[in-house]
Amino acid sequence: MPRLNDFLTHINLDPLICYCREHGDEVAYAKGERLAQEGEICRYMGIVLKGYFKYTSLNSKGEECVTGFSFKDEVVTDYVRSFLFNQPSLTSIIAGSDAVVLQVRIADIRKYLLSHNPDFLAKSATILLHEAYSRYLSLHILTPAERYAELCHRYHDVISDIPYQEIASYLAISRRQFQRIRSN
Amino acid sequence: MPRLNDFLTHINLDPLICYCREHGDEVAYAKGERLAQEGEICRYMGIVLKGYFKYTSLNSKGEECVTGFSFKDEVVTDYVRSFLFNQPSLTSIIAGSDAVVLQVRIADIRKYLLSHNPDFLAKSATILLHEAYSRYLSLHILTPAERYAELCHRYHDVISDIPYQEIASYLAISRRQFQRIRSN
DNA sequence: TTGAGACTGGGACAAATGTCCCTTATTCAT
DNA sequence: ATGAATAAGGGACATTTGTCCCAGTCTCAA
Repeated sequence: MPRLNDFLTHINLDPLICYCREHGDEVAYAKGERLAQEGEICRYMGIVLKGYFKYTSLNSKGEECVTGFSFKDEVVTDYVRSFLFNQPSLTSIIAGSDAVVLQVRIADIRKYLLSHNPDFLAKSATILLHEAYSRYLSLHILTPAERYAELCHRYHDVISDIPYQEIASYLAISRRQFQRIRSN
Repeated sequence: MPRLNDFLTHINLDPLICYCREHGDEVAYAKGERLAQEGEICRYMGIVLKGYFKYTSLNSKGEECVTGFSFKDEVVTDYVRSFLFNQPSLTSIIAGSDAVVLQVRIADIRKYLLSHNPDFLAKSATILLHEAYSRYLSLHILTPAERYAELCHRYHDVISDIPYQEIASYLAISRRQFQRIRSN
């Protein structure tokens, strides 16, 4: 009978990365171009080769709030809604800089995974659940300053490439307030 | 374009519920008693038969912030960290009122599921990921007033049983500010 | 070189929010 | 009945945060 540790150790995102390496096309995105549009199903998944992407969602004032990033060597796509559920994306995915992505069509990679690695979709969700849950908690119980420290720690090597205004939006505070936090 | 409320999915956790119905013990919790303690692995899972539970996590001031609830007929446990990953809980689970739970040991139900329904853990994670992701987004892009409206809409039948101060904590605002929002 | 556009720091003020109170109502055990 | 504990409403004030600016820097294309 499988033990829990076995269940965990078999989960990682390598199958996505391998598939993209083998079948992906290098696609260039100019800063500001979109890989996904909020309200539409995202059709592509990729590995970031250069630059970075930001995930944004509209709030009730019509502003695009930054809710996440994908940096070099990370997967970029609307994983939850488009990839797993084949439903319209809740976020836009926008190139934060000129960027290059090794990308494949979601329809193709899904077909491939369903026939070669049918457990993958559900298992990948387990990892991402852990991640999403942590992010929800940190948004709930940490102050913006604490979350900024966390972000710097996690992404110390790329954080300097992101404009402060995008980090402020990610922290859910104004640019002005973020400036005050940094000057302490 | 889809609205956020559409993504508050109903979670189909039937296998858990069936197992608890068949093997569970009715356990009474006095208001304030804990089903899980932050920092320790939660050992029980149950169905709420009476009353409700609140999920809390400590912030850096040492205050217990409410991050979620389980109401009648819902599953109550530390699902992500303790049940799926067998790791210490990030939240305490506290009876918000005198409560009764039909509960089983996590070790038992997991053993049962792994042998009778091995896909269940990963599949349930897919659904919960959808939920956790929506919660993260709503915390990011909705105002406290909007999230209160969402909460009322989703839990209109039980919302009146929760003290306002707990709802305020769930919305991540002060009791005073919540009172101001309500008086509009 | 020059001007447009993007990004930043920070002043001044307004608005939102938190803190500290006090009062009232309710429940519950003694 | 009575006092303690719990929860709620809301006034007064301090603090935090947002908004609206403007000026300075940098990049880049004409």
